[in-house]
Amino acid sequence: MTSAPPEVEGYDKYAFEPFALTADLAVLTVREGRLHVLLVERGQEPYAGAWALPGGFVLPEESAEQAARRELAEETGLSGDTAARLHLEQLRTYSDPGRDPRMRVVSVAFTALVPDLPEPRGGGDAAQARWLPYEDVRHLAFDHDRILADARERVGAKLEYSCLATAFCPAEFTLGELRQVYETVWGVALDRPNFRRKVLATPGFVRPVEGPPRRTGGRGKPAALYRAGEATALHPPLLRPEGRSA
Amino acid sequence: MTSAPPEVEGYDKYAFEPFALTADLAVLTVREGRLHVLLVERGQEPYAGAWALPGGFVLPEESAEQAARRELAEETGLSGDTAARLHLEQLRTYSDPGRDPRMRVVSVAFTALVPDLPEPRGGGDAAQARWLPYEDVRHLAFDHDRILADARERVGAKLEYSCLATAFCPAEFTLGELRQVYETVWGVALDRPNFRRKVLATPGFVRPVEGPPRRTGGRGKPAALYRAGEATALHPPLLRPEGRSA
DNA sequence: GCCATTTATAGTCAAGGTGACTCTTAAAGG
DNA sequence: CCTTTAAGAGTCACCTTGACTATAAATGGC
Repeated sequence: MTSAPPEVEGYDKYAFEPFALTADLAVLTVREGRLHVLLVERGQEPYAGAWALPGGFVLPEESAEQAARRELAEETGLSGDTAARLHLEQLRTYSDPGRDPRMRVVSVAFTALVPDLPEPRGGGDAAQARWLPYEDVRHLAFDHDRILADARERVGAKLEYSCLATAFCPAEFTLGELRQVYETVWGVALDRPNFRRKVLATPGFVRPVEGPPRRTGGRGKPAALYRAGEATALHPPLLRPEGRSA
Repeated sequence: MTSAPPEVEGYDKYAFEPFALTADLAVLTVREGRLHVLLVERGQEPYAGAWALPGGFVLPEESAEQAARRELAEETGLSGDTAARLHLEQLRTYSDPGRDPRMRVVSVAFTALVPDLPEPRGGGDAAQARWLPYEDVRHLAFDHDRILADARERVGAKLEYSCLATAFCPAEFTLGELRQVYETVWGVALDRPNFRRKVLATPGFVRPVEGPPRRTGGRGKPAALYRAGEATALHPPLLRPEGRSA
């Protein structure tokens, strides 16, 4: 129906049980071949002492995405400029009544993919912030377990048909590092030569770095360096071996 | 940051400028080879007289999805049971400050794909409801132009890697009707034999109807009837000819 | 210093999917 | 009765893909 409830129709904004809006973030990274999530320890009730996704209330003059960027910068110690440029994607909105015991809180969840960053300083308040391995994460506050699971599934699916994987890598990376992103998120081993062939055959996925400055330091033969290309979509997609999609 | 604004921290829910939450629906169908959208004419300010997506306020004890189903049933005259079973997908949340001149309204948008339904009766109030061709729709109320464009893009992308196209078809349909869904949404012509081969080669996409009851009434040779299968994902995907993805 | 190990990169080959196309069948319409 | 329209069967060349082999260039252990 198009009509507003009587309270709103009459513009009495305050007579109605109010909603609060939060922005929560599933910030993912790949560290030592494992998927990690940025979590904060709650300093106050409800769920004091529990781990939770970083996030907070959307202020009256902000959009949910602006709030997410602001919270992300505050939590991770990223410069506001870095946070402003970050790839941030709206995941889903969680609106079940009762998901927050205090009042009706609706959360717009975002996903961010970042390269391996230094350990975050805790946020402004008492809460500490840490990277934790995805597999070890359990019993987050509120419905954040569900949000995190949704984020992981979405990211896994997006790797198939977008160039998003480069967001997990630093500015310059090797194809081996890029491949490890896929292997970590999907939890499968990929054939090295085939992966290479596929990535290089997709125009705009990666761009070779000028001159042959190669990265050494690992075990084997030094690898050529690449930067993320200008493409965002992957046609045709890079499908998971026995994959499923959402 | 994890701490709530002071007003909420102290549990004074009413001291804060309140948010209102709405659920809006982009209900799409294919009619006479064209994509159509279900729209309502607004009966009251703001945007009185303008066309808008159906939708309305989320009630205190509802989730956004429950509100969307309720609104859909009210608007289209569908039975509540039909609406409850309908494929409803959360699209995105729109939270820009100022998107509603009355107050801070955050909208959770949903997409619904339905078969060609009878013309809807108007909703409970004075507003009329109608199917309008997607191409003719312009200048919707609020930011609904943007929501509708996002919905179309999402649906186009989802047809590639999901079995969603059957949602546009009645319970029993021909492969020609299914193909027309793709052609209409993507705006391209598909090769008939190739489309047929691809759909039938995907396990669980469609199931033939028992016995050879064939549909006549159109021009050419009668076609076999199918029902939607149990599969939801399409592996490998059915890619648009020169497609792009989101 | 030598060798096993590890990783990058080049290349091969067969199977399967895809796009373009042809042909036949079965209805409707004038 | 003949044209038109669409369903459905089938063909064929090309390209992608997965599986696999081979070589190059680094590290680490001995």
